[in-house]
Amino acid sequence: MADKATIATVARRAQVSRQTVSNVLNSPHLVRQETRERILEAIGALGYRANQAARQMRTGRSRLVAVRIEPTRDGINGSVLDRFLHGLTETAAASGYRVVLYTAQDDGGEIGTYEELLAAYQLDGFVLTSTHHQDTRTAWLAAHRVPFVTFGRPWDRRSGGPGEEPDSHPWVDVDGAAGTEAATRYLLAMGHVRIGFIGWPAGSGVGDDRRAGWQRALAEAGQVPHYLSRDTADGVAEGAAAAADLLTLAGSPTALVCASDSLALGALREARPAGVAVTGFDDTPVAAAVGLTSVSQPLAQAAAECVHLLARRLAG
Amino acid sequence: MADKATIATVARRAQVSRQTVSNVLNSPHLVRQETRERILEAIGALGYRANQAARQMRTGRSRLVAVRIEPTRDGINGSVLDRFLHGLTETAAASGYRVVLYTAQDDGGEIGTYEELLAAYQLDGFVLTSTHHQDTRTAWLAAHRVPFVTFGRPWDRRSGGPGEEPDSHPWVDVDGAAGTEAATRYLLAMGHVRIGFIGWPAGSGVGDDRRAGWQRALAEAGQVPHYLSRDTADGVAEGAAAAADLLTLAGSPTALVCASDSLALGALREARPAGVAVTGFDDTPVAAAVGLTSVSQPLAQAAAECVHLLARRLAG
DNA sequence: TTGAAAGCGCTAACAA
DNA sequence: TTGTTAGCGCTTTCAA
Repeated sequence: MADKATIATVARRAQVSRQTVSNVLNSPHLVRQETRERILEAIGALGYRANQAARQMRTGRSRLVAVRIEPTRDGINGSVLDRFLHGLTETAAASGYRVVLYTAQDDGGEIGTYEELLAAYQLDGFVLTSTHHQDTRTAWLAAHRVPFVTFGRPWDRRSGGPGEEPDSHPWVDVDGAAGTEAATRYLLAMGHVRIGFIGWPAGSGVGDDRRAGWQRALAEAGQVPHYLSRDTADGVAEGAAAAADLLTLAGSPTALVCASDSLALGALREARPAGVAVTGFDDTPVAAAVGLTSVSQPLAQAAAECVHLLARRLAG
Repeated sequence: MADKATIATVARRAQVSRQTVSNVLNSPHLVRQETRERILEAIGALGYRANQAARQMRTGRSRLVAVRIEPTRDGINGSVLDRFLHGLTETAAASGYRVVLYTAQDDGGEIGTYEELLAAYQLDGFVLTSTHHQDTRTAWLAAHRVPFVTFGRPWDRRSGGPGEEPDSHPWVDVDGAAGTEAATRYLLAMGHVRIGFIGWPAGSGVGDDRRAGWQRALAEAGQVPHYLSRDTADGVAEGAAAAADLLTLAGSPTALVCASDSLALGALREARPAGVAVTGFDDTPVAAAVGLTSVSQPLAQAAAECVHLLARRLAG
């Protein structure tokens, strides 16, 4: 198999013009069946594959999408991104796209990378993770009409003034509130009466969402136990401290719902000896390893949905 | 800033030919300083960035390297790949390369992906992880003269017959034997006398390597305790079973060196109540979370070295 | 339904 | 030291 089959090679072998070969590839319905078959035979025999760079020069499309790989912070939640990336890569390939990685320190740096990636590589689109309030990335991408999807809902959606584009975009998210609500209900069903919550300070979209689920489940059970809730930064030590604090209360909780596996893992250290139940969030390997009950996110599915939304946007 | 600055736009503004602009970008020493400065000014003012696809058509180089993202198996070791990928992406960007992801089920499927990636995207090179004995991927890449580096040494190097290319290539690896040897020495220094090992069946390069370190340290201490070694598949449950088995021995070990954090985590379940020390391998977040002593790999450094080797190969 | 011409943006080879 | 010519492989436009 000669390594260098071009569209001209194929055309010569199939006794047609280069254009007809191109049509078989891009608009098969324009080509008479007999001709098409002859060309497809030639393509197969020569092991021909369209050169993406040449195609890109004409079409301006690279069939490349980019996603940021974050530094693993405490590492426990790192595997979440890992699983997401894997799903993304697999689904993208099935849709004819390839995934390019980039890193960035902050939103500003990330926007600089967009400029570079768009100008030099003509990236077709972006998948954004870790969306947050006042996310300048989405505004920039929208303003520059760059196709993108976020994994994470838009936390502060603006309606858009008159004649102004609303700052909206396709997104995929996991219902965190539903997760913590289910976890809380489960604990209630197990007979727990005082159920505490350890989460992040108000203002982080994801954290607020997860707290809301716990509140909802307890409100339905006729409780509003604000005094059983603690805010803290994410981390194992922080989770332990918050749990220790809650366990010293007079009416101390018999179960704890946590906003992350990191927090839960810390909480578990304090809670397990006291016979207090703990649930985490993300169902990370760490949780599985220590036998922690945790809310699982359908990451592969979320990734697939991201690709589908982006692909639709790119096709339309 | 007009979005569509090309080399011609820059040339016009700086009153030179397109070729001279190209020279400033690729061979600055050929251009008189005064001219160069004028051109650089124009580039800055116009926000010009070379179009990679056009460049690629002439040079045949994409400035893209590919790496496989593996499905997180039991997930514990998943974060290892994650950290490696992050390092790779960061160093590659610094060297002017971008990282493209792909997935594959097995060596055969991976080779198919090479063909696709090379033909369509003209990938410049590959970074291979998880090398093993009888690795068909390296042979294929070498035969097709595709630049690549492996993270993991070549486990069965052939010398190459007369007139035959030796199957050698640049590689980066972490000295696993040194890691387990250090762990074993540490345990000896702590006063442990009977130190067991839980690893993988002979034949996996990485596993054999790690066992060798344990043996080496004990041999120096005048012991050859083969009866304290166990082979098993990787996994938490497997580690627990192997540990339980070792602990029933007459002269049962007072410490266990494990080939992975998964094994160590399982072993810990059995060993901790018995007061037996355990060390793992990879220093994963799981290990840190449960307070497991573990051998840490300098992954970011290994990734950087992979990029440097590959970049050198691509430049040469 | 098929073919011919033109050109995307860049750089290698050569000429001035 | 700078400029000119040509062409990488493909698809869009238009003609046959």
